[in-house]
Amino acid sequence: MPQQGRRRHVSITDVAAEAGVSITTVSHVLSGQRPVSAATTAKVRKVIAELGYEPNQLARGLRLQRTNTVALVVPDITNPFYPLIARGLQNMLGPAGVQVLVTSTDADPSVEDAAVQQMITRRVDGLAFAGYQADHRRVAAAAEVGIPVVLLGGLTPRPGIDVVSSDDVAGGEIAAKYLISRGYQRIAFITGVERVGSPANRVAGYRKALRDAGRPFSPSLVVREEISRDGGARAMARLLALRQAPDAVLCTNDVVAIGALDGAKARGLKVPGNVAVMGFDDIEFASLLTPALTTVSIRPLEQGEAVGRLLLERLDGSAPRQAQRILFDPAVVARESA
Amino acid sequence: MPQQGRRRHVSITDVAAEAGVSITTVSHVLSGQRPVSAATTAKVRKVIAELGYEPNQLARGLRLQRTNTVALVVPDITNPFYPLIARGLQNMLGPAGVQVLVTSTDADPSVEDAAVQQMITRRVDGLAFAGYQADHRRVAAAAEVGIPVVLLGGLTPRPGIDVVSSDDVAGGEIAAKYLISRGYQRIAFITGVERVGSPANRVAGYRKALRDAGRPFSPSLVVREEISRDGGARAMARLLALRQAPDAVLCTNDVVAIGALDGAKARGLKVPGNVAVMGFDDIEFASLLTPALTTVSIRPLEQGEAVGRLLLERLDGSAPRQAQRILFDPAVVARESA
DNA sequence: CTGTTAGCGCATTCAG
DNA sequence: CTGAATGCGCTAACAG
Repeated sequence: MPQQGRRRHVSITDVAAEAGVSITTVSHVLSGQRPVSAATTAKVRKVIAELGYEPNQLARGLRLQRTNTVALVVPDITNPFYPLIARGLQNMLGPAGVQVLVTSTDADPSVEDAAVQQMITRRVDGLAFAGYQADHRRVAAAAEVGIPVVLLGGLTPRPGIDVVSSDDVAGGEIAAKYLISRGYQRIAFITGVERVGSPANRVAGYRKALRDAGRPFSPSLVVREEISRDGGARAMARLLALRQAPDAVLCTNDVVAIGALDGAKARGLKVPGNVAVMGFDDIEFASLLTPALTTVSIRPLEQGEAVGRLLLERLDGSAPRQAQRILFDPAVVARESA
Repeated sequence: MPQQGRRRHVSITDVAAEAGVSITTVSHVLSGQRPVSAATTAKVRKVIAELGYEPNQLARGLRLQRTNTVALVVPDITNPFYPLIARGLQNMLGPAGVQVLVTSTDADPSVEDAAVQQMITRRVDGLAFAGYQADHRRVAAAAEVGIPVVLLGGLTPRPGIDVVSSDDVAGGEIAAKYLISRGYQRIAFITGVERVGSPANRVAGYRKALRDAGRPFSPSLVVREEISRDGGARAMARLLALRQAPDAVLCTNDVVAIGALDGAKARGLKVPGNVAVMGFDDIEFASLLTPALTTVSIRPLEQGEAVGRLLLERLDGSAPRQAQRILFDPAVVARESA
């Protein structure tokens, strides 16, 4: 009967004692690091099975200086973009036996700091960091202490640190060009408060497209808000209250775009009839909205896999000493909202 | 300049040496477990800061027999239901300094087994397990070895194991009752292949509602498919091919319902005009679909928090020895699709 | 108020 | 082919 279960974990010592061999031998039948006679191997295996021995990865990690664990630090795991990253990561790392420690930070710099610090103390073998903050002393600290770091989303690249991202400047550019080609005249941009990372790069691309098209850039049309559904709604409200309201709104991601849709609906406006709305990310549900969201696809699963690959290379030392930078080409996905 | 960073982690020994005290003293200025003079405290703190010392949680865990880590094993982190669970878990556990190891299993029993086994070897302090498999010997193994386990989603309760779930029988019942009250005659149910857990319980509730209403139960109307968007589409196709097709379809979760919507659309059918569709979970995007999805809300964030609370209680020993079972009342969220 | 020592569980020299 | 001994970094008796 399933007992209270205070049965202690069995250790390698228990196995050795029961099998009448040394712990060294037990260790070696497990690792195959050196030959062990067939007879002892059999006996040891038998005892292991009987006792239900599970090697303690903590002890192993302490000894080997390797935890087979990587950290994934993201703003919000609830944003559908990040579970895909997590999945991609796991796809690459799982087969290698490495597990993923996930933390949401709400993009709060102090929380981000604390999370990264936690991960350092846990001696993770690698760190995938997605954040919006400009100054990541703590991330740098992780890198300095020898933990391979890969930055997700175009944070200002730091020397020696790998980056995986969509090409956000290009993304902002093709998105704006698409809207221009559709005949929209006053194109606004809802972005985050920080002036770095993907959001900033997308704005940069947007400005470039305007410039190339000979359009004026109006600072009042880029509004900075919290990157969330609510933030998108608030930003949209602000834009619609402008004397010269925009006829199209680019949003820094799909979740924000959904908020913008909320905002337009709250004012009784039709999308794209009265205002067009366009997002970034192409989360799975973008196609299911009404109107179906026009957006920019950035292949999150593949990004997650790329992060995993990079981390793996750093772990087994097969990576070039130089930092790598993997950029994914964005593509406009034209649907109904713009 | 940010170096190659092979700088070794500094250990408590380094700090002690540099500060000219014993490691015991360093340990105690950190833990406050015993008084240390103001002078030494100051000196030690200074050295800690200078050297950038970060206590090694691995060593600490080995010594303390506690990792401050819990595992979250779910079918698919990409299903929006689970990130909310993860978030709720973190909400409760983060402040206590415990981190969450997340794994997706695709509901594959062998993957589930491997994941749980991994978690045991990592000596996680707790395990939150959401799966559909009937037989979880491995989960039982975790419990037996003293790891507090909480089952998510009404898997057959096991003696001594906590459960957090929505009340799925009640959920299935109110959903079916709702459809009956709306006048639907032939109500189908798309569920998973396994005959256990939330999906099975929801079907049970559905059958109860039919029985209470004096309706016949038709086995051909419950179709078993993979629980995914594609599975939902396939199941819907099968239902629509029936000689007597249903006029309403209950789906075991919203993702499946979205697939069912896909399936209806593929046949050129209108929802709810030709077939009504109803889901479970009330994922955030349910309200944004067209038609907006009628579904059953089960409060995932709160469930995640409940799991965290339960785990925390087990960790600090404040929990009753008896297993707890927390059921969340489901509620129909009437929208457009049914 | 502080230091010495043992041991958590394991991999790995070094010695047979 | 096998063992004994060491140490990864830390906490907690035990002993001043």
